[in-house]
Amino acid sequence: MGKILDERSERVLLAVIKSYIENPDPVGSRYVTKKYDFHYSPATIRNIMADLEDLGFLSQPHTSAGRVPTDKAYRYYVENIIDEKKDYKELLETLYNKIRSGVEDMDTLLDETSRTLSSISKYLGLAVSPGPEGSVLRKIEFVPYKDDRIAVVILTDEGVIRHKIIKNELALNPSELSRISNYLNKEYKGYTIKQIREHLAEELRRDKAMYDNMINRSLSLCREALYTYGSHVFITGLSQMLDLPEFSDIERIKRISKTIEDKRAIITLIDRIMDSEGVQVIIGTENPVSDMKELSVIVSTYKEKGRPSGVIGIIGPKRMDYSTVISLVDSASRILTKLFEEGG
Amino acid sequence: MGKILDERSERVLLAVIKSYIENPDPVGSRYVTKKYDFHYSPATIRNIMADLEDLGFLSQPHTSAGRVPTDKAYRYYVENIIDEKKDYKELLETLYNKIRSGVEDMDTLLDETSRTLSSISKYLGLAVSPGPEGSVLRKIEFVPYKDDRIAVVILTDEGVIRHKIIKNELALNPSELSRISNYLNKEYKGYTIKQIREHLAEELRRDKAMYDNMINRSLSLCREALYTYGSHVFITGLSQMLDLPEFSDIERIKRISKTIEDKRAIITLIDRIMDSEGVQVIIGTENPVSDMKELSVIVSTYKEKGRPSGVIGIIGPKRMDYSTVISLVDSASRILTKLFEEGG
DNA sequence: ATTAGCACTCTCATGTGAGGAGTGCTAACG
DNA sequence: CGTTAGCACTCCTCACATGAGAGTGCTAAT
Repeated sequence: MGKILDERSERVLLAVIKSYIENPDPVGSRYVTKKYDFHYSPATIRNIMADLEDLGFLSQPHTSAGRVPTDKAYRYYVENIIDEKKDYKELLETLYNKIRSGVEDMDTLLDETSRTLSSISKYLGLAVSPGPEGSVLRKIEFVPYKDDRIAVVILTDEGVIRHKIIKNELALNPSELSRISNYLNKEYKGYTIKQIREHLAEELRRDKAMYDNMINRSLSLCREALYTYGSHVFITGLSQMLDLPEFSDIERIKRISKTIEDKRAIITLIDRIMDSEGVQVIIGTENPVSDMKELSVIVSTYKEKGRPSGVIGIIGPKRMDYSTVISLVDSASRILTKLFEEGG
Repeated sequence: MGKILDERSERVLLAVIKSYIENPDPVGSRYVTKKYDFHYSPATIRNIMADLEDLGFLSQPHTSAGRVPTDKAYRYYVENIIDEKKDYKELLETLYNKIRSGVEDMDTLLDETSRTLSSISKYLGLAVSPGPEGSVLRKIEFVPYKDDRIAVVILTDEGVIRHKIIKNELALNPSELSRISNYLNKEYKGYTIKQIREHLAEELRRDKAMYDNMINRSLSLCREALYTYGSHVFITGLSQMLDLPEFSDIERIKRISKTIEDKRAIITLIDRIMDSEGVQVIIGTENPVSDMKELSVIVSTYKEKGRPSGVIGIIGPKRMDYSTVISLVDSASRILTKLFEEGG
């Protein structure tokens, strides 16, 4: 959407949006003139607002109420008006130190990040760990557990640790397991989980004949180990966000808590985003997830070795402080990316 | 609280409670006579209800409304009236199969259990993994990770797997790490995490002098590895529970979502419970956690080797179907316990 | 001891009307 | 011609009143 509004209309639109973000009441013409110091009369502003309504930027809850920004208005705002980049020095420090000192694994770190984002923004913090495409295997270990069980531990370059218990159906003994570990590490280190899965599928199809040799055992064990590997989703801060006045509607709260519980919807949403660079803004009805059409989502990928691996972001009401939130998410993703550069 | 009510009063109390559980409207005398087929007139019932109110079992929202059961009434109900034990065959099967086939680790299993409890009861499902006192070390492994990092993997008899990344400050090489793993496994297998922690603290205090021998390295590494070991709490099903009419109050919803987010409060609550046998019922104000005073909590410990290790349960409104929920929680905890018996 | 009768209380839904905020339109103004 | 004052109009909100209904407590009769 280009910058199709003239200077004056844009200023009015901006005033309405800012006012509405500050306080979710429909904005009247008189209020705009006073609060934002226009040298026009309310009548003039009314004309402009009527035009903006015709263009689809504003709407009225009812005839004699003020105006409210539409999704289109927020979109315009985000694309054409926002400029100021706030810098989150303290955030940077907090997160940065947390990790450098604590030496946590990826999931803990992401949970922490989500909480930080939430507590600063007062909205929902979101963090998604790298999925199979974004996770590069560093090490896989098979540890004998109970009699017929094996614990598999998977370590990735990104710092994700995953574990799983699988059955020891072939009754492999510890030294065999250790040999398998070695073999797989040598063979697959440096490949993404997805690549490995695909390669495994192919190998296993080809070598079906020689069922019980060591390589084949390794491969099928590995396949089972990687089978459930997927993104983890961290969403935090619901109780805090409920303090906002727009969440005095119970049906809305229900929809939101449903959204939070349905991690799969989030993951499919995130998958669409992984291709694009930088901070992404999804406003209201732009969101394919139906229960999120009254929310806005600000996300950004964080990178490992220049390749986007996971996503962090903020979920809040459409009426959110976009400029702050956008730079917040941007800062946070840069911090994570930077951490990987030096920590890797 | 003994059975201090006469037969007739008890029947009336039961009627009020049942009616209120079905439908959260104050219960009137006329309604009781009709619905529950008493051969007394409303006036008589009124007298009885007035007595019950004097005794603290019922209360009136306002003068000319019907009566509502108090916490004391629910308590009496739970202790003296409930008898029917429902059997959750299907639940048993579902959970049972899930585990036997899937071979999951404890945390996954508990999350699953919590979800199952929630989806059957329509309330919140709760599950808490064994804490340091209830977890018996089966195996601890140190896996070299990145240059200066070690991944620690802890396996317990209960099926809990935990991992953690720690710094390799002493620059131990792989074979040293493996020696340390072996040493610790030999030394500490079969002890609870708590016991090990205590023993470590003592050992390290005593051997402070000989700082850099192998044993001491092992011990301090181990201490760091076990430092963060704690219970995990799984609470699920909020959006579902919000459908109940009593949660049309937003302040209440906020309190509940705060409760869910504050895992520590839950853990301290659970700690108090671990000592007791069987299903425990905490009704409303009996709960020390202030944000849970309008809820009831039904919990039971599950056991491993006859020793209670963790807790599962259901959190719901005080007006809950106690008899169903109690037997549900009871069944579930038996299933888990049974699984450990054979699976261990 | 139980019950019918009755006055009383309180809530809740409904309706009404004043007040207010904001609009759109028109006509006048610079 | 853009801008503005004026004004009628719309619609929401809130306070208040009102009546129906549900349920009570009390008393007197059974």
